[in-house]
Amino acid sequence: MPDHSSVSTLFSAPPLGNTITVSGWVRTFRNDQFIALSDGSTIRTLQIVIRKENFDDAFLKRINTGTSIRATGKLEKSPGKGQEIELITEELNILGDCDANEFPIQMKRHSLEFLREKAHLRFRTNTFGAVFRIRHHLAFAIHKYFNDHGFFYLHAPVITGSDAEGAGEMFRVTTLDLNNLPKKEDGRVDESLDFFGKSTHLTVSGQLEAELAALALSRVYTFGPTFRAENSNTSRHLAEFWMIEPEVAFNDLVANMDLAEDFLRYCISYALMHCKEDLEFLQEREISEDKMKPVEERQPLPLLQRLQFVSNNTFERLTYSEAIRVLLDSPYYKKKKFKFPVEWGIDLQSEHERYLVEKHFKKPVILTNYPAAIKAFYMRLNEDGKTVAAMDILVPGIGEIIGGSQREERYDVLRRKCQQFQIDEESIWWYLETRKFGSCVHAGFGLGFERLVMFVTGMQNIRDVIPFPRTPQNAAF
RNA sequence: UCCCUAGUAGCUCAGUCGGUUAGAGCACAUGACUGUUAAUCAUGGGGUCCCUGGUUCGAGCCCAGGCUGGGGAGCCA
Repeated sequence: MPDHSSVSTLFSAPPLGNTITVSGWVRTFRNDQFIALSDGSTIRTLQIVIRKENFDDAFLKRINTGTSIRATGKLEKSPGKGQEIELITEELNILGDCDANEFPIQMKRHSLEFLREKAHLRFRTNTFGAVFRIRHHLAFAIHKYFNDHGFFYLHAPVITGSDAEGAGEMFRVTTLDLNNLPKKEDGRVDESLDFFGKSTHLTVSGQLEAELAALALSRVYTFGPTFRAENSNTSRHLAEFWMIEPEVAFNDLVANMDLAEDFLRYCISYALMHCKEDLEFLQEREISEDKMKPVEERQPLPLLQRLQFVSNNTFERLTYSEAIRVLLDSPYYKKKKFKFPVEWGIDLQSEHERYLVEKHFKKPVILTNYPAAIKAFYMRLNEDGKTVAAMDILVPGIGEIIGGSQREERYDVLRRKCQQFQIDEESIWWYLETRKFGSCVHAGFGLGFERLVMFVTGMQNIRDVIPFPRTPQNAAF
């Protein structure tokens, strides 16, 4: 058991009059008398009151922003205005000095770009403390939701031998000496000498493996790291991110949408219930940031209201074909405000998705039944022969947060799709076999965890919702 | 990868038409004050104006190339 109390427990049930010990880091030291102490357990700081005559000047000078200290004393009701309780110090120890001339985190507003370069220290700010506490609660909510709904947590492999997943460029995994590669007679690298005896990569999706398990355990989900070697330089992409992929036997597209919507709304209401103080802080932060932006770039609703709106309202559902019709009928289209053309068969551009979500429906939208040609080979072909049973969930500010589909369970149709997409059947023989032996209707989707954290925290850059972001040309820390 | 944009003190930023010694707030140091809320007040130290080259009597400012950050697009989650 720790020999000190966490700040969050002191606030939730203050043991007034008791002698307690707290440990943490100094946020500010005011008036040579008041320390605002943070231990990260909550966004709140505990006020530590010291009598300066009990300490010499040299000791007091060591109490700076960032210094780690331990204090023991009586917890009392505070006579001052800004806080309800405070600790009247009887004993104060400095655990770790912090040179104020060198410590880059100050008790003032820093830019997120600056803090990104100090990722090892940015946890010590209010903003990142709040973001990472919320990130934890969302991860926990995801496991809780699936556990409560009869799902089994499946650990899909991180190293994969299949290269047919078609979800983007992959990172190669090898133990071969890159400066001295073994070559075959034809001059190509002899992969049979590599660790696994074949070429291997980091996973870009656990979906195919999740399908295999779902066709026995019925309801499974994965939640793990995912890697894409795309040269994507945007505020919404990472080379390493975390993805949640539920897969459910006997679910069709409608059941899949019902699950995805219920799940998303649950996660958001869980955050509202368990992260209120952190969300309120981020909301205030967003409001003050918005004041410096032009009106049209500001958030239409404060953060908490946005989240409440999503958790309380059903999502708009419409087919791809209906969405094209909405776009063609829109004043934006008629005024030629779209840069890209709109016609049936195109892949919707960001500007089209944003129009539907932010201008037209003003709520999360589920688009279904996309043209087969612009979606993955494993999505179930509809009766019309032109579209597949796909669904994308789009949310304001982020765009696509979930992509999923009913899977093609018909052996012959799936083999035909493999041919059309030029996928070597041999490389996914195990996937095809599940369609041969007791195949059934099933469906699933993928949720980008960081995009969910972005939506809930209101953070605008995905690099600020993962502790140490990996992006092209950057794997610092 | 493409388009746009920015880089001035530890941080956030101002710097007029190309002109003498480059400024402010915060932070830091010294002192005053002592129930403060990013404490306050006074004084002080602190600069490779991103780099390289060019134009000019003279460049933080203009031009060319590069580096780094940010925004947007594509790819997607």
